[in-house]
Amino acid sequence: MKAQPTLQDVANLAGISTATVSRALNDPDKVGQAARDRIDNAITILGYTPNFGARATNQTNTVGAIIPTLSNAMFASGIQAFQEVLSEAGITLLIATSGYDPENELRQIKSLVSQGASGLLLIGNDRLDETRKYLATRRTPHVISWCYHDGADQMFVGFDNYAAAYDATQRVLANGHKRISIIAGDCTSNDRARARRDGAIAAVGDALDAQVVHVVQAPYRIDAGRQACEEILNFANRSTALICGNDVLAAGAMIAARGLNLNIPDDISIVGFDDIGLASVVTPPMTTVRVPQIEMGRAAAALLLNVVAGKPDLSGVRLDTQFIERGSLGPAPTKG
Amino acid sequence: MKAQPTLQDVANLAGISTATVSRALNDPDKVGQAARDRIDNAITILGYTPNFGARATNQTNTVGAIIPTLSNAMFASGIQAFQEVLSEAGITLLIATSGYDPENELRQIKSLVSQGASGLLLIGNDRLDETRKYLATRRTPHVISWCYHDGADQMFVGFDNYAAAYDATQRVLANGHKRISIIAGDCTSNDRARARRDGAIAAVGDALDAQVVHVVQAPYRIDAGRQACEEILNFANRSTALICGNDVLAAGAMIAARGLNLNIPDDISIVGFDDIGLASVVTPPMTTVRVPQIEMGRAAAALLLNVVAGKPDLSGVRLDTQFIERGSLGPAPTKG
DNA sequence: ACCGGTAATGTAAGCGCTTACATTGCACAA
DNA sequence: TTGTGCAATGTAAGCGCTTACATTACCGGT
Repeated sequence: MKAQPTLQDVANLAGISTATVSRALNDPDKVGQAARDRIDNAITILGYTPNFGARATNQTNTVGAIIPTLSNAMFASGIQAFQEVLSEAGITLLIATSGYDPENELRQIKSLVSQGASGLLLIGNDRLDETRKYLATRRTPHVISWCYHDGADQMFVGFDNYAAAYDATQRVLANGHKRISIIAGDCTSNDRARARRDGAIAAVGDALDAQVVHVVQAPYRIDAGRQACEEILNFANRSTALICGNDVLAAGAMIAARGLNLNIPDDISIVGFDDIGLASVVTPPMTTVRVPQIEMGRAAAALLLNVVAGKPDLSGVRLDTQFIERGSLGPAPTKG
Repeated sequence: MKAQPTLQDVANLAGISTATVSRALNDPDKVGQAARDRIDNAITILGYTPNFGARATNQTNTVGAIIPTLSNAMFASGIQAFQEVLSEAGITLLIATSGYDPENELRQIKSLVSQGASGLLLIGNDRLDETRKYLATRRTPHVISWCYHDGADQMFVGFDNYAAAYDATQRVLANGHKRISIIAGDCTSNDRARARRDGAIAAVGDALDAQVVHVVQAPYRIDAGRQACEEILNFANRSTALICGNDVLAAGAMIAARGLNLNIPDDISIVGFDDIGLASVVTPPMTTVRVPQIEMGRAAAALLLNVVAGKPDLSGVRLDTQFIERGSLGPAPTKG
């Protein structure tokens, strides 16, 4: 297998020095028309593409994003927006997934840095001390998203999961629900899941006459949500409302409820989180919390671009979530 | 801003030559214990991470994937599987999106190659001649997925969209439907969408007594599917079955049908494609074609790994789709 | 005819890393 | 004691690219 064509090959073919070829690529104005033509020609003949790794200056035009998973729509449009902004700025996005595993996250971070990422998008704030230290000693620019904390030394572009869950739960309480259960996401190494769960619990706790009946954790999969819901609903003196860690879980819960011949929302109300496409399509449409994914992705990109460019903007961005009330939330059933 | 630490820095701190440090990193057995300790120490102090771009040998441990979009679940689990296999083999995945635009695809390909990708995963077979030529002259290993063609000079790991759509349509016909409409995806630069549409049309054509009433195209978005469906259903002598280019479109169609007070499947049957998570959650559950995403991702990774390793395996892999019959497909309504 | 200026190009050093080859030092057999 | 062999380390060239610093050639002005 012949090696990839190099700058040298192009220069040889064009009968010109490598310096001129390099200039033709990076700053065409500095090169005469004749040379430029010969070079362009040589490039297409050879199918040459510069090898950025080899560039002397260490400016890489690349940033990385490490997200927990590609598998559900949770991050999709945010990342999409992130990448669009970067793309307009001419920089390439490298994506890796951690599978919600902090060890793996660190590995992926190193991998992307090795690959030349000069900035990083990270999700959430749960990570190894080692990771923090690594990021700090290298001074790797990074922004943390999908969550928000004040006055930290980190840059956040996100929203307050706790507050959003608290608020959503209050809306549920306002519908007269007294017995509420929670299907949280897997809270291990996941500050967002934890914050959502805790926000919901706190809201119920702050209400005088309501109680949290069950709190279970389940990975973000439909079948897991379904199973969790079945467990919860199999008790006498059933909960009348379910707060779920995300829409996927809630969708599973809806299936389970239907399987038990419960009407949503007459017998049981179900609330999700994220407002992914699915939420508005199920029957009844799902009440959920809309996360400003696209804005978040854009803002994160803008911020990261700045930081990488050496304009440290430590402000961070806090975005609002929005409670979306749809058919899956209704008044608490009157004692029947 | 201090520059990133280099191998040289580590060597200096450890009081050792760069060669030994490099060896310690790549082949620890070749280095004595004492030296190794000093090096490890220096590395953590400095937060050093190798810069792979600079490696002399051009072996990059990186492959790229260019997919149309991250925004819907269509590619999510396939890519996830793809990346998991790569990850086990110690190689990093770079992802970029093309937005279904061939020009952009070429740009992204070049970008990833520049970034050091030594192999590529591409979706579908519609692309610029220029892109083909580029790939060919560079001999860039690439596998094409989400579709399948025989006897080509390309490596495919995918399934036959045409056949799958043909088959699904036959199932619909078997339910007695005579007037069938099609909501295809946007077929511009999208051979998969085209194949699905054409497969459906052909199946209806091959049936003696059935006809295709409408064929419309819509981008893969719920609202677009909804709107397309509304258009189609507003005609007298309505279609009794809708074949949709994917599940997202079908979900939109279901909303539209409900909006017109039509019962699914009593008044109208709706069939999707892809079997994304959403399909089993809607009401009624959606009949669709399951695409072997995970298998496909895995197989593509395995194949690509081989090819990159210089074992050209030109066989390709053809996977089967599966028709998943659920509640959204029913017998054609008797003339009412 | 001569000069200075400028645009186009070339030369070569250097970026961070790997690796073939050379060197060192030490344990062991004789 | 001497030599051998091998493990550990160092030296330096080279990977594909950029760029500071020459060098060249040609322009118009005098």
